[in-house]
Amino acid sequence: MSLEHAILGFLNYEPMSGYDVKKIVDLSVSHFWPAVQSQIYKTLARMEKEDWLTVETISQDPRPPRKVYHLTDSGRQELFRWLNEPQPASEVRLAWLIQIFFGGRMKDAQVIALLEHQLNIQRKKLVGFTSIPDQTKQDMQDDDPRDKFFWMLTIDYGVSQAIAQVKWLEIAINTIKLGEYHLPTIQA
Amino acid sequence: MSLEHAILGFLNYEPMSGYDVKKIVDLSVSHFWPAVQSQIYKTLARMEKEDWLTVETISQDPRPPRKVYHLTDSGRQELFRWLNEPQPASEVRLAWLIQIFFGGRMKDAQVIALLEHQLNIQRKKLVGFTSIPDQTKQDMQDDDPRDKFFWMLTIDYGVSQAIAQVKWLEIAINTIKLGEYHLPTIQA
DNA sequence: ATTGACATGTAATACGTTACATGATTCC
DNA sequence: GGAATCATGTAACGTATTACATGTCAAT
Repeated sequence: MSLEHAILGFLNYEPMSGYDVKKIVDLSVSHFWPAVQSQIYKTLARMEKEDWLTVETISQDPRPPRKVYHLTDSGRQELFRWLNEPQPASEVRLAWLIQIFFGGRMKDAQVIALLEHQLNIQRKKLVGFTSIPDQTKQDMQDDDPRDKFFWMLTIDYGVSQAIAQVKWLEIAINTIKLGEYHLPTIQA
Repeated sequence: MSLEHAILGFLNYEPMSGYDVKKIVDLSVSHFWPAVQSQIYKTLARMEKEDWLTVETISQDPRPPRKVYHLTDSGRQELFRWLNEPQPASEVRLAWLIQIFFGGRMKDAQVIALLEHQLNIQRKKLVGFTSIPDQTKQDMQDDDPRDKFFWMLTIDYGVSQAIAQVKWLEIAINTIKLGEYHLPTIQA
């Protein structure tokens, strides 16, 4: 149910259309909570029924009318209720790690190819992360510095996880290449 | 669709019932691909229809009969086809990080409470990881050492991600406590 | 001339969770 | 006496994805 709450958070900044929500989600939280367009529109409709939002329809022929959503008191209350509620550990689903798990039934070269593919992905992700703040500086100059701090904190989280993953992948690849089928002592 | 492929992988070790699959999933891959019982039974039924599996029903009154699933040639082919197919980056969904993202609208103490909650979770997870290999040594003494190596590799992955997360959380908490609303230079 | 931004949505499908349902046996 | 293990499944619900559907305007 967290897309709902992310949307509440954004509408707490300012009223927006579904189109606007999609843009800000992509720019900010998509690296830890992606959402496709159809999902956002459906969720907004549901949230309106729950009376967390009201709609202001602005016609602008010949385009489809902008439906600008506003947070209601009840919506704002729900947002802060949720922000106070500690969340359980997030579940992850790592298909590529299932492949590695069954690496014993593959040739070394094949497992290494899979690991190197993930290594590329993570390295590209790191490049992507460092380019977000530049974009942001232009779009968000007039934003609350406290809001911006927490935004940057979430990016830093992504960076640190990606770095840890790159290191693990490099060690895994080298261990397999050396034919050392035991792991170095587990540590940071 | 990766639960299917995990199941193919386990049945490639040896034929098993749904009950057995649930046990081995919980013991081995659940930290990066959790699955509830009902999902496993449903998936096995679907896989049988796709002719990836055949069932051998062993009655054992008065208990429900054991339905032992065997991999077919087509199922084994699908397993190895999939193992050769590099996977895209795994999507993650981190509800707690959405909360942190909107930390600008909370009091420092509240954000810190949320971060400390995640810190506890990660520390407990680390303890859990180090206890898996002990269990395993008893259950899996007669297993292929190569299979075991890749199993341990996936545990090591979980450990390294958890350690990185603990470090990030500690830094985040301290940064906020100090009232320093800028981040230390991003690095490992 | 084509791409991208603007702006809305529906339909079909897949995947997953929670709760419900049954019932014997063994261990503490 | 109560919990855990063994062993199967169904039903209702929630969430998310992919593909489809429509159409203008501005910029390169």
